[in-house]
Amino acid sequence: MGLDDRKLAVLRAIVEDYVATQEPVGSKALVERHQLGVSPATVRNDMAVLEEEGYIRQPHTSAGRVPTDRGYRLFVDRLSRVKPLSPAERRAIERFLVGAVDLDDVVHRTVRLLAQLTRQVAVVQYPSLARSKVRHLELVPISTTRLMVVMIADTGRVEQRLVEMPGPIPTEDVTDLRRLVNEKLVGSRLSETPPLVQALVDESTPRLRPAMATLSTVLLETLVERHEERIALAGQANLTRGGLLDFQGSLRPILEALEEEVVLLKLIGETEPSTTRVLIGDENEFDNLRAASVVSTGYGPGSTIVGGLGVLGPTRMDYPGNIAMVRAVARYVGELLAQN
Amino acid sequence: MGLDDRKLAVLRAIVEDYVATQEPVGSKALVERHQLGVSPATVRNDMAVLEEEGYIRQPHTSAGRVPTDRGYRLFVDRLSRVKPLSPAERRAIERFLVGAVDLDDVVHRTVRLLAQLTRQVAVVQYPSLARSKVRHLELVPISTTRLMVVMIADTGRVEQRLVEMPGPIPTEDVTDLRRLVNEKLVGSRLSETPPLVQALVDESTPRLRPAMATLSTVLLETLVERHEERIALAGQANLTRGGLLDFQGSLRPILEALEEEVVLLKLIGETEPSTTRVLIGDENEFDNLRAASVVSTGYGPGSTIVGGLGVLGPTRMDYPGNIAMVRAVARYVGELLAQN
DNA sequence: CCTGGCACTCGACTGTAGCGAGTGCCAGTC
DNA sequence: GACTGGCACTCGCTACAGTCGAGTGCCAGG
Repeated sequence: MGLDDRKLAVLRAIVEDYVATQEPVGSKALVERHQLGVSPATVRNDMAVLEEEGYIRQPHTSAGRVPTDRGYRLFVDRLSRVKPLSPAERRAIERFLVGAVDLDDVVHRTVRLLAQLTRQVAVVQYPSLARSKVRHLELVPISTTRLMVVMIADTGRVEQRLVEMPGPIPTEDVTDLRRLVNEKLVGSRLSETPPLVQALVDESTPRLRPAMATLSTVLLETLVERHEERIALAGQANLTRGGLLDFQGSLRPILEALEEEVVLLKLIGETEPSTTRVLIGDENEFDNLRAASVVSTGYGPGSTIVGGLGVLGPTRMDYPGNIAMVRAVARYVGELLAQN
Repeated sequence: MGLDDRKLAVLRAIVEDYVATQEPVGSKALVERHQLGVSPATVRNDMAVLEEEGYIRQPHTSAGRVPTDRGYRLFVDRLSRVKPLSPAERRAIERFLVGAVDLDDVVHRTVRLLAQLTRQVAVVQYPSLARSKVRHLELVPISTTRLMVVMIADTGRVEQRLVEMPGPIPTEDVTDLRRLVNEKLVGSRLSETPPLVQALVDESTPRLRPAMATLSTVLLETLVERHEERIALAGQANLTRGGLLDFQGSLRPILEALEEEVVLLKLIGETEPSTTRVLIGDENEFDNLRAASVVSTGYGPGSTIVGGLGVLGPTRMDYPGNIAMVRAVARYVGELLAQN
């Protein structure tokens, strides 16, 4: 598989042209639009090799060539430089963060910004509770037997849940419970709490124990197991860009996938330390998303990562541009979080 | 405009057939499928009248008839009975509410349920803060100059916001502030708070005044003006049902409209006391949604209304069925809220 | 007022033909 | 040995003509 420099240049040119025009690209058009310094016939020979190796394919016998997932992969890995942002884009990113007022606000602005910049579907995961530390736990009596538990995490996330207590709880007990849980849990990572919570129950006075037991169950259940992750989405209308050519005519499977939190989390949540991840076409594990690509990365204050964000679009997308934007946005969001 | 009973029956039959088959319906097919007791020719005459009056139209000269928005309107207002729910649907609604654990949970389950039952896009507005009463306000110190304000409303809604105070605040001050705002505001409707909040500032001791002023600004700003409304959405994949026939081939405008909270709020939020509202085609004010219909209603504990919910789909939708489901779901959600 | 009959319209479908972009291959050239 | 120009070939796309049939409007008669 001798892919010499010119063949790679041809592949790059094919990807770039196809992404730009959305039309299969032929040998003649290629030599006209790129300075390859050879004739169409030569390019055709190169194309034949590229096709044999599975990097491009012909939709029909008499049509031009289109990159395969494998071709995009090679392009992303070896043939493209991350595109520097334009001043306008840079400005847009800077502007979006002024006036962000709390975490919800930051996340919503971020996801809209990302959708607008990349013209793709944008996905932002809220800072993961598992990676957050408890900053404060508040217990608010709602009725004699009901407490509202509010947890504030150091990442700014706030989760609440109603707890039905085994019996009526006097105000002093609430105060005691509040003090105890805060003493024990504040500052610890959510993922490390289970033993701590257990200890809380064990160490409680007999009077508080039943209440503490219920409370601890709910804490573990809600804050560790359930909602846990939360996700914001924007730019779904961008899926209709490019007519019905992308996504082989049906948005259905894509829209379905986007409604599943679990799917989105898998796509953008499982990010290894600070690399930008690119999933092309069927590289991702969901059948519904075989016609889509995902560019994602982690973000967080400083160098830690508390969540993921990214964009989803047709495999025929501007990878260098999108990678640049996803990274830039992640970095800015990280800085913003670090300020709090 | 003499629309005798038979003409109305013909219109009803056209709507029903068209909704079911998605194809223009002709006079012959009509008499075959419905017991109208007259010949196709007669039906044709009736159709001519209906068309003249603007209730139906012909897509092409040689095609059958299709209801117009006006036709659907007449159908909804005078020709249809609300369809009783099937046992399966009833069961689905009942099942969805078991195990709902807090407001977020209720809203999410509701919107998914509604999307699944109606096979349309479902929209649920969180209980409006303007119609909620303050149950508790919590102030949590985040740093020496920062407070997290958490407001819990009687509808279960919890809103929070970070406040940057004018200067460092000692713990005692936080305690005082907390006591003051709670004394003054708990139990009052959010929409009525502005004067109360102002009074709080005026009555503060000089020591607390600057802090209270900042706090009040934020309270008004965040809880009354901004986020205020919140919305959940589900079932967007249902838009692709029925191919590209509905929505004249492009989902674009619809998807765009669905990304605008303001639009959704206008559609389902402005509900008059407990009637079910049906907006057909261009009856709604948004150009993007001229090809869509919306069925919505208010919900709330008992007979009060705290928010709206509804579904959005093609004008060619099963109005009687959707109206029934929207109502049923709203009633169940109301009961659920009343229990808390 | 309803009905059967009839002429008419027009979209959907089919088949044919020509065009042109694009290819693969081959023989010739540097 | 690598590149190139030339050439025959493929095949999707478009235009056009013809047919079919669902559906209509109208009219005369019951």
